[in-house]
Order: sequence, then structure tokens, then C-alpha cells
Amino acid sequence: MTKKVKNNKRQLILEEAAKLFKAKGFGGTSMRDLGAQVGMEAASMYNHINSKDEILELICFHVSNTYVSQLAQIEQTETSYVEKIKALIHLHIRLMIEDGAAVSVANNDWKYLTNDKLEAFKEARKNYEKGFAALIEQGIAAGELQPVNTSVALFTILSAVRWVELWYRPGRGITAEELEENIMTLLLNGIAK
Amino acid sequence: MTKKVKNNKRQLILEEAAKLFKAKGFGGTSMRDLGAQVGMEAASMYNHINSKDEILELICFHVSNTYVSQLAQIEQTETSYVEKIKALIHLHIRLMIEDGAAVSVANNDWKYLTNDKLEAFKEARKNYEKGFAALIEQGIAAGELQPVNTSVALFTILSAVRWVELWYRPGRGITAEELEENIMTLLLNGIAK
DNA sequence: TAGATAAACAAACGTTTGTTAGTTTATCGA
DNA sequence: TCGATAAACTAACAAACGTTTGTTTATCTA
Repeated sequence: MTKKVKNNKRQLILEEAAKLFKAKGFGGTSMRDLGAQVGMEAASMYNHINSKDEILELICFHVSNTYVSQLAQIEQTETSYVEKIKALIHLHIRLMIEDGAAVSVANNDWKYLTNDKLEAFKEARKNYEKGFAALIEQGIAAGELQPVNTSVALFTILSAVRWVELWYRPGRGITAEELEENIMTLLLNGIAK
Repeated sequence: MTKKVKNNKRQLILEEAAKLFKAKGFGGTSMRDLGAQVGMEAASMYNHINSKDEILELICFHVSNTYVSQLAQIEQTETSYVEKIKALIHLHIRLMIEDGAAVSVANNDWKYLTNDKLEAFKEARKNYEKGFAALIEQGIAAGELQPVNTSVALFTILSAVRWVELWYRPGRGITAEELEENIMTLLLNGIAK
């Protein structure tokens, strides 16, 4: 019980931190800013977390672990490569909509990770990109996709999906499903007639 | 002559600042960091610039002014809408390759602009996006483009082009021309067969 | 209810921040 | 060569930073 309460406060700190880091950047967010948002003195937060750096680490690796484990799962399903790629795009958009602040931090503030944490994060991302690229390559080899440059295709997809973080608001007159379908159609079929 | 030397030093400071802001963020870059990169004490730079904020402003508005004026020029050329959109994509990719650090700062650190400068920058960007969106809409109306959601198409294009900043290196085995062609093909035709 | 533990606080720490002031060095026209 | 101006320097500033300390308050267990 005691542990559960502790985890809740800790979780609250992480959530508010993600929001503030997204809005003002890691360096632009002070522990006093964060404390004010959480409703606590900056010093008090050290009862729940070890350091400002640790907050960033927990947010970044939460996101990267999600991507990595979901990729592993998708790789093992028995569907076409097009379907697998669609599933990954789906994952990206959904995670962005549901946990936008954390994804944003993992996208933009990962570079403030230090030493081995920074290396580990870069390594995880590189492996994820490799796995994603392999699916595209196999899709081309299987004749399901156009023979595009794999790297260009990979990064175009990843980037095209990133803007959702900057643009999507629940009241923009477009649902998550519509948004997803529009993006997928665009990436798969292009805009030209 | 004296003025020219002054401008050169000032330009050097702006260029090194763009590199550092890109690498470590605006907040993560101290005036002492910047001075070391420029080869000068932090205090000495105040002979050439007025404040750290001013450096950010000069970089951001240099980029946004380029976009705005180029858009105006493209709008007035007499070609198809597809060609106009291609010209804009071309502009984005070229500017990213030639002045990547500044573009990166304008993309990521503009939020640290203050007061009226922040508002002015947001306004300029909004107008640019409106102009770009109008071209897409007219392209659809003219039957040149698929009837996609205009906003989704706009932001997918803008984002797809942004990753160049994160990925492109002169020695990656792909020329700027090839890169550009690959991205355009992808955005116009998609990856599906 | 007494004792222990968790979680809040205010105050202070040593650094680092952007910036200013005062001074010295280099450059250049007269 | 002298005097002026530009541009570098060192030293210091107040403010803000992440974090630690010591203490008080609240909560749960026995």
C-alpha cells in the first residue's frame, strides 16, 4: 500500500515532467518549475526520484522499450509486409496520441541523456530502425512495395508520423482513426493522381 | 572596411551558435560554450551582438524570411500546382542541406523566442503554412492531386522533409539530387505497388 | 496510544548562468 | 608617429540552477 502511493507520486512527477520538457525543453525546465506543477517543493521531489537526469532517463526508456517490444511482436505475426508496416505506423500514431508528451521528450530531449544511458538509447533506436528497415526491404523483395531507397522510405515514414505530436489536438475536427487512415493512404499511395 | 570585419565576426558567431544550438539546444548552450567555439571570451562577443536572445532571433528570422520570400516567388511562377509543390519541397531540402544548423534551430528552438518576437515568428510560420496549404488545395481542385485531407498532406510533406536535418551527411553514399528525387517520388507516388 | 516511517518543508550549498564594467591590446587614418 | 577607435581581455555581478541538509508534519503499524 505504502509502495503504491509512492509509485503514484513518482508517476505524477514523471507525467508532469514529460509535459514540461515537451513545452520548455529539458534544459528550460527547472526542478522548481516542475515542483510547482506537481504541487510540491522542488526538494520534496527528491523523496520520490533520485535526480533530474533520472526523470529524463525513465521517460526516454519507457518510450523506447515500448517501440522495441512492439516491433518484436509485429515481426512475429504472420501477415504481409505491407500489413506489418501498417501496424508499425499505427503504433507510432497511437502512442503519439495517447502518450504524446513522453514520445515528444524521447524524440527531442534524448540528447541530454548522459554517458552510458545516452549510448544505450542510441543503440536501442538504431536497432529499432534496423528492424523497421528490414521489413521495408523484405517488402520490396517480396514484390509488395516499390523499389524505393530503403533508408529514405524508413525516415520519411518515421518523420511523417512525428508531426502528429506537433499538430494533433482532440478538437481539430478529425478523429484519430481518420487521421491514421489519411496518413497511411498518403504514405502508401502518394498525393499525385 | 571596419564594418565588414565586424559583420564577419558577427556572422561567425551566428554560424557557430546555430551549430551549438542544434547540438545542445538553446538552453543547453552557454555563452561561454559559444565563446570557446568562436575563439573568444564570452564577454568579448558582446562587442558584436546585444544578447543571447538576439542571436536566436537573428537565426530564426533569417530562416523564416527565406521561406516566406521564396514562397511568394513560387506562387507567382506560371506552372502547374504539382510543379509548385515540387519547387517548395526542393527549397526545403536544399535549405536543410546548405544551412542545416540554422534550419534546425528555427525548427526546434524557436519556442525560446520571447514576447513579440515569438508571436511574430509563429505568425510568419502560420502564414507560410497557409500559403502552402492553398497550393495543395488548388492542386486538388484543378484535378492534379488526389482529394486528400489538405492539412494532413501539408504536415506530412513538411515533416517528411525535416528528417533530412537529422540524417543527411555528405558521405552517406547518396547525393543531394538523388535524395531529393527519392523523397519527391515517395511523397507523390507512395511506396505501395 | 506509542513508535516508526514516509513525505513534506525551509534554508542553504556550491556552480553556472547571462551580462556589465573597467582595462588593455591591436588597428588604422592623419 | 600620434591619437582614436574597435575589439579583445579579466573580474565581478546578481540571479537561477540542481541538490543536500536538518527538521517538521502526516500516516500507518503494533
